[in-house]
Amino acid sequence: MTIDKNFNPAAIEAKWFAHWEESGAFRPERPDAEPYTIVNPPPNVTGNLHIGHALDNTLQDILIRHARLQGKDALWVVGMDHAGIATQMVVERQLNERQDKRTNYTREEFIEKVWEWKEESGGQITQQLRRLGCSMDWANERFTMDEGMNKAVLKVFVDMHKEGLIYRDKRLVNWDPGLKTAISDLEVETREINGKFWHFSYPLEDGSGAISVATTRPETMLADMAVAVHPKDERYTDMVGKMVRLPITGRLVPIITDDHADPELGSGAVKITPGHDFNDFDVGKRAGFAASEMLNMLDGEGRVVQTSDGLIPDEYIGLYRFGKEGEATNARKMVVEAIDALGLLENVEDRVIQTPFGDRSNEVIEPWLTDQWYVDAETLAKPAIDAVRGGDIKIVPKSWEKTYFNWMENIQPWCVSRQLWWGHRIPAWYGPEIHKNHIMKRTGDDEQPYNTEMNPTIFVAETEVQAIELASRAYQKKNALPNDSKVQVVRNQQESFESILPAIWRDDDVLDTWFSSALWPFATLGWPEETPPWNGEVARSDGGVPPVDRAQGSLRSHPSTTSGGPPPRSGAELLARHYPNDVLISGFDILFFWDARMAMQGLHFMGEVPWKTLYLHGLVRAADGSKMSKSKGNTVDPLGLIDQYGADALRFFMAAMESQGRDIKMDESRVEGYRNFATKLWNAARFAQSNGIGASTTLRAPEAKLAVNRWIIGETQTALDKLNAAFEELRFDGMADIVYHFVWDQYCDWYLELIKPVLSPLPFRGGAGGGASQPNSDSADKPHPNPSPEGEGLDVAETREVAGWVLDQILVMLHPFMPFITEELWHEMGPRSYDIIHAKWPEPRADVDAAASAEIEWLIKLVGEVRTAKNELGIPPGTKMDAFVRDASDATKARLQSQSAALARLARLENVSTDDAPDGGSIQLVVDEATFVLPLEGVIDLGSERARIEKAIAALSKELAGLDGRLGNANFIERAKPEAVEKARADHAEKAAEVGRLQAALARLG
RNA sequence: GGACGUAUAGCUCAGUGGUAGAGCACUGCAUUGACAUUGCAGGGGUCGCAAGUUCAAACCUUGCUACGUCCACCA
Repeated sequence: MTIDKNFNPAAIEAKWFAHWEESGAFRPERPDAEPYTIVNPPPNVTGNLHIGHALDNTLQDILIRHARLQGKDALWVVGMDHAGIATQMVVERQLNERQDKRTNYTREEFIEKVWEWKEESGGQITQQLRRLGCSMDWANERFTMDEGMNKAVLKVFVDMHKEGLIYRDKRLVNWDPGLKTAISDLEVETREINGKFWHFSYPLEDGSGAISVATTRPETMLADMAVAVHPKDERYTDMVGKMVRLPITGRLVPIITDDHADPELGSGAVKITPGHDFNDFDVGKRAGFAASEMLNMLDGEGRVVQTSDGLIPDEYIGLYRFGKEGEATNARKMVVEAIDALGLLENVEDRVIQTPFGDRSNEVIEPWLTDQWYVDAETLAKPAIDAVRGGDIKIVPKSWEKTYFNWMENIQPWCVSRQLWWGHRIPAWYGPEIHKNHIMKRTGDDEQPYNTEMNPTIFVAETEVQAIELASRAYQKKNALPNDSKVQVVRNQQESFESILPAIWRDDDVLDTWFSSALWPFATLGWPEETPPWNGEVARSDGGVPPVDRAQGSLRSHPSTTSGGPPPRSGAELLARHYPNDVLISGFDILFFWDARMAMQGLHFMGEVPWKTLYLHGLVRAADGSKMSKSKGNTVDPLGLIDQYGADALRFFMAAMESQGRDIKMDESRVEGYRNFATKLWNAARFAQSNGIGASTTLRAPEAKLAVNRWIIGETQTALDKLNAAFEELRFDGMADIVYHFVWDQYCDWYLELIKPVLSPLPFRGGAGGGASQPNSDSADKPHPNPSPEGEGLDVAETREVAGWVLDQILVMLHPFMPFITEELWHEMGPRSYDIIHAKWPEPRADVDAAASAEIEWLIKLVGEVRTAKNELGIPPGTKMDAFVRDASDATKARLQSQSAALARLARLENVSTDDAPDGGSIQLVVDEATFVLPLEGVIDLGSERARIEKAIAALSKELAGLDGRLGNANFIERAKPEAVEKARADHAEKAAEVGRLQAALARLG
């Protein structure tokens, strides 16, 4: 097999992903290996892959593939989120397009439509994640509304209700009039808008004057229940306790004192509308109003409704709060006009107002008094705070800890009920509160059905049958019903009306989507059941990892991969092995929404943290630094980038740019650069292949004799050590940087160049130089036969072995970042009995050979000096020159001997002689102790060479001056670390000597 | 009002006490044996400002400025 001349990412991506997935490669069974687990943040079923997913999932795949290569039992849980509001909106929008609407259907019918939509067009993102190369456990894909998740959700709700951690309460919620549901604090986004500040004059009832109040929400005055002033505000001392006659409604309300009133603001008096303002609600409670007494003047869509005291004039009923498109008038406008007409409008100021918006609907949030379900987050937060404080959860980067603590320590009750149809329906049933005589009476007559609004009794249970049992027991106990009365399943009031037992009916609301995703780290692993997976299928029945050849003690011998075959995957075992998860990768934007809630629920139900490390990454921003958004039209489609540059390039970009604690600015030229990097690797492999280099057979570094081979083995070990350290610290940018430079600079630019003279000692074109003659080959792709004499045969064999071994290490090290090209080249380089996805992470166990390193570094320096000098003197790079060396040590002489072929090839130094250089113009190069003299034979201007050397002397002198300054400072000598002083002295001596040699060279030039 | 982050080459970013690096861009040179999605060489930065600590500061401390983000009930 020959590697194609051109690297075509698209072809290999499709091929390898299909192969991996079909062969079950993403979930090798390694029951004896150390588990490693990541759960993927379930993307919305409505979602498409955006650039943020590309970052998030690339980072996870790097860790998972790395763990897999390390032989761990790596599990990456994947699934989708039902995304309550978003999904319901999508399906409703589709209905609207057909002049249809949700309310034309029953709840069951509508939900059926959502499921249909989900099956047909939902979850496109799962295909898109595959294009990115994500090695998730696709065979066990989950859904936050699948059967298993539903069981988990029900148990959690019921248990927490029993413990008092979930309760129902009537209070102000953030109500979204667009979506007509309550939402949580986190889903509210405060924005600044240009508004007004209206100053009203409220007349006192006794006619003794008026009190001035100011508001940004004039329409809410229809439900005002008080006017508050600060207790210490002496301006109003006399008025406190008096009554105000409100304009328009004529309602009589008291002037009260409350610390909330700010004497500095407006007149210092503030109108109090407990039913439509969070502050006023608290003031109202302090003033003694019960929640049930607080006046409500709006319906769920933000239209005026009559308050319970019936004081709002009819013409206001039905108007929107502050107008909707197409509305001629609205409550705000009418209220202001009416007050103005009464002469009670004092003035109107322009003012920037902090206004709450629903993050999905973009509607202004209305604080609204309703019954909702709440989670006692404060109680749950405590263990989650301790877990981070005590180090059971490590947050990376650490700077986010403070934000986490700040939020958790001030956490508010979490409103989890949503007035939607799509979601986990709340497992609560209601029954009317009734008494014995009431029942007796009802059993006989045919009165109206129960008033369900009246004090319902709540029964929380996992199933309706259980709820009925609870209800039955409760009523029997409370009402002393005869013990022989039968428990009947009653589904509606009419039915119960005919029975002795009361009807119960289920709560209409569903749970916040985040309620179920908070259980993701353990509910996806089988909790609360201990049986096989929910979907009833045995995980990946089509077989596991192909058998691997363990015979050779080589890369193939993967300790943790045994035979293929269907893996046992019991819930209990899964949970025990994979909980806690190892790391969670998440954007900081969902730290509160998701991460914190997983921490709380995991600790509560599992008694252990959900993950040991929480890694938070930033946002991917547009090239100009702005946030990407569909509405701005500045999004970058990751699939487009994959089409253009390949998935490997995009992934490498994400890794390279992921620096802890920082956002990523999109920079397409860097994606292109990493595509070029992939091409470079591709061509290096082609070169290797065409020179008879193939797959290695050993995990350990091969034995080598040649300095260049000993050097690259040491470099491989060094690069690997650095890479391992970067993985340890989750430094993705560091990982990418290390691999990139090792491959390109060390392996390609130097090593492959340096072994060319060994592998094919060709004569220079048209040159008279030695070397075995090699007939011009017509194909670069053919392996060159080794034409060398006997002794060189061993060198060639060794070099091929080392070059192939290093290339294999590169492919494995690079695989987590660039899975596709590495898998392709892995197989192209030779027959393999297993895929690179299951290879073993490098363990060269090689020592760095100091002597070999020194020799190659010397060689690199000398070659560099020659090239630079030629460049600066305008000598064509291909010009062959002879060299005469002065003051060379024996070691240098030996190196000149052993590296003569490399010097000839890379520096075009034909002969290096230790004889005295002939008189005349020459290039003078100082490398370490030796000076190399390259006669120019009048080719160039002596003045140029003189100038070049003077420039070098000047640069060195500047450094010397700095060192002189330090060494001349007594404080430095006395107080600096001895190593620093020693190093300064050594540097000084070395540079001084080099200046001396350059000056001598200059002198020789005459 | 709190909290956090960022400020380093033209651009995008690394660099956590010993006189600054990468990628892209730029300049010059190179074109039959891996690669122009290339090679070789080069130019380019008083590390936001100020003060302090230190023998020594891009790096530690404090203050300031600019930009960004999150949290918070200012009607």
